[in-house]
Amino acid sequence: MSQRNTGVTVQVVNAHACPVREVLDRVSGKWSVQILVAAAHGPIRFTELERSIEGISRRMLTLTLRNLERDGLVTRTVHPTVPPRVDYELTPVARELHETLQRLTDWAERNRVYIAEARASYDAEREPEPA
Amino acid sequence: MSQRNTGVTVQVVNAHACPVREVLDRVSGKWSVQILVAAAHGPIRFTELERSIEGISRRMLTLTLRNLERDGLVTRTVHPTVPPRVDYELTPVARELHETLQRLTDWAERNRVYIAEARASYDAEREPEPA
DNA sequence: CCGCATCCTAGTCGATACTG
DNA sequence: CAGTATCGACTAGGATGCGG
Repeated sequence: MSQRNTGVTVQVVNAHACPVREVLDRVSGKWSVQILVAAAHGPIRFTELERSIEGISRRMLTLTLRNLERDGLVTRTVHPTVPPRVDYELTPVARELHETLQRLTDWAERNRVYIAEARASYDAEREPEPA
Repeated sequence: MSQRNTGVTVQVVNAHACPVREVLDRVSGKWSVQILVAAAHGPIRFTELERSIEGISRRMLTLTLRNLERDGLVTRTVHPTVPPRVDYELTPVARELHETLQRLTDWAERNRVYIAEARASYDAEREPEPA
């Protein structure tokens, strides 16, 4: 696993509608993944999400939920009661996604120390005198 | 798989240094993943990367490569020849990441139609008259 | 060939205040 | 409770030009 590329037959990864970009667009955004994680254990209310995800604003929670709903990753159920109650729940497709995201998280856990050290040594070499 | 959250014991997913965010910060950015994919088959030169990834600017290629290098995901090898030649290669840690990213891509492929349809019907319900 | 510096725009996100 | 509306800060990223 280290054979050289020829330099002539380098494959174009972004041909027209790259699936890599598609998935990232779905998952990108500061809060999408955390919402998916928080909702993974069953239906959850708006305010519960707001409390679960530290630092999120009402605005961003709403916006991100709308996008996830639009992509068919969460369902929104309004209960016509007073006070109002809205439940959000992952769709089966989103549950699949959550599984693979779990693997990504595992990777992060396994290698967080390695990465932190890599950063530290990289920075150390370039900025010996900070002040 | 659908038991209700209690509303009292909702777990906080963003405790202090959420690993979810850590991995996303590493992978986010418009070009990181595509670079990792393009470099997955072995050492690759700067210009080869530039040609492989359609639409990327010199600036972003350089910046993103620097960040990946900083995080210990790619190595940068300068050959002191003329004209200069610089090879980039994935580290073992990045190869692991690439495998899990592959699963994400697979998910995107499997569900791209579902998502496209979800979007279409969502938009159709909210904007019956575009003009 | 490889890369950095500069300028500038467009999108993203947070704070705040107001509604059904 | 569950949003919406408005503003303003910040930043990622594109364009361009120079340099080793």
